[in-house]
Amino acid sequence: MLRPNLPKPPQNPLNQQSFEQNYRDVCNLLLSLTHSRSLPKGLQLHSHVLKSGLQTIPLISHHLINFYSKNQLPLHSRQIFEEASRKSSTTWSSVISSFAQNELPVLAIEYFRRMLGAQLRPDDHIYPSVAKSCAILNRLDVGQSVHCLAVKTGYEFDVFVGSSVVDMYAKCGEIRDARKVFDEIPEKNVVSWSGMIYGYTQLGQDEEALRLFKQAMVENLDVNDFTFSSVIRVCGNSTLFELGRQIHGLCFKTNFDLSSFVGSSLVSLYSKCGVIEGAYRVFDEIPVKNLGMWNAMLIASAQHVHTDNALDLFKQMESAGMKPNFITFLCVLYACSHAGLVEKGQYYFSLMREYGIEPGEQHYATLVDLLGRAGKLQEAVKIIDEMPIEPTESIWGALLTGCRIHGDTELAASVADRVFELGPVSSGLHVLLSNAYAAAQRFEEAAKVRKMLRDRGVKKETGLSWVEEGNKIHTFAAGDRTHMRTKEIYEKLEELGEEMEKAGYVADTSFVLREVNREEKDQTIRYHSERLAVAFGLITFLPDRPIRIMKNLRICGDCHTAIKFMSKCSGRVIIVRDNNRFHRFEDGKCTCGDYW
DNA sequence: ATAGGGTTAG
Repeated sequence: MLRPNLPKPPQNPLNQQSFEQNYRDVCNLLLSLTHSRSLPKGLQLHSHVLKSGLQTIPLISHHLINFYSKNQLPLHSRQIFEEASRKSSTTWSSVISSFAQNELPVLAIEYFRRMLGAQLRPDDHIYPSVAKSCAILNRLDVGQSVHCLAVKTGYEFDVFVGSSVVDMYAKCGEIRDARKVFDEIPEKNVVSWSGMIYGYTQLGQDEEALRLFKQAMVENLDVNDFTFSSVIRVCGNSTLFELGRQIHGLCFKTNFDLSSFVGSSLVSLYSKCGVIEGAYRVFDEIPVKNLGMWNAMLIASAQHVHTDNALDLFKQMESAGMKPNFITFLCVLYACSHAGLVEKGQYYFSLMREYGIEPGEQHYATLVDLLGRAGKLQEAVKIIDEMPIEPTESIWGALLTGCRIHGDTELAASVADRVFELGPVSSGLHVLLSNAYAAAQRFEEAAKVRKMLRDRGVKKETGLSWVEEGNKIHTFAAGDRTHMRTKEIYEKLEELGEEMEKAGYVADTSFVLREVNREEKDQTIRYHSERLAVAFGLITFLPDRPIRIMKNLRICGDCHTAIKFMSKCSGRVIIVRDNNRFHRFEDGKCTCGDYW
């Protein structure tokens, strides 16, 4: 264990009287230094404390423990704790909190056990730190026994203890227990509510999160930036633009829109809903931008293929002295990958190391994707062979996609062989593997892979497109005839189809995967979900409003061409989000430059 | 006299 470098105790402590004189001043000074996190001054004061022998006073040692905790030096806290002659429950509480706050949850729990072993009764101040440590470690078992102990010692209804236990259960995936504890807190406050709402969002229970938020609004309860950032994230994930905008309005009224946390959620909301201008506006208005804020804006510009902006943002970050983290680099690599910038991507990839960040699985996957799409398949293979981590499914998937685009059937098949040696794979990769064998004319293996898929009962995800209209969401599947305005939608497609053909559009049926005859192919492709959604948008929205469509899968090549013609013939702006980026169609062109 | 709970970005 690392020994923190603390000042040595004095040889001759001063007399009793200066103890008393010093005592109050030192206390107040320590408190204010803790508040302002002024480390050098605190270290000076600490050595003064030792010279005058004040460290024997419990209150002083508590203050010192907290001072070092706030300055992220938990091992200094620990040493003061160990050297303290009398250890009250406050002393234990302070040191355990220092561990919990400073990424030493294992030590926090270890000291908690030691404290119980010393026959000390834990008080209400200690439980939150211990519950937090269990949450960080995802140790439901320990968390449950801590909760039990809190009940036994009569603190289960304390709002601090309760809120931290709610958070612990939510983070350990036991949302029902979290809710039970939440419901039983008699005087819930904004932290209890936010914690519960956040818990639901963590587990993807978006509706429940929104319901709780609505209840808080209806009951006129306190909410704050934590609450807002959680619910805005829900809106972003489900692309509920109208609701998100209304909640943005509420943030504005309450001034929480200036918080960086709320700001990053808002940027992500606007971006995910296809309104990139809104994202920039929010970003510009946040006075103090933290790392999350920069990353949110970076990923937004990457998704919308505003590549120059993205790379410029990165430069601005560097000159503002903001240290990029692994997410920042992921965003920048996405930006390069979406624009096919191979050299730039490689440059940023190597820049990571200079910042002391070890590339993770996702960074490698993006790099392999970038190289693969650019046709540099051998370089991609080299990356995979030489990287220090085990290749994941997304990394293999990226390589297979590259092989498919550049028609390297041999490499694809050999990759498939390699992947199968590693054991069972997910359904998404199965499809790629089966296609790889089929393309290499190895039909037996292809059939075998398809059979494996069938045996496991995995179905391909149904392609869906959806459009928001006010507070309503209209969803379409391919060939869908269930929508109320089906007749008008198909008529619009007919009418548009004629214009498109006059403008030079020819359907490319090679994108239909199923084995059907040619005429049928033509029919299927004409009514892909995104086209129905575009037609709905054309007959629903006023001409100057862009039509925004969300899609769960990648757009097929022919629909991409078709929508270009649709934008030209209708004179409308059409924005389509597929599974990982945005396409903005205008006047017969798409922002992706046909690279996606 | 003193200590404690929840967050953003993929």
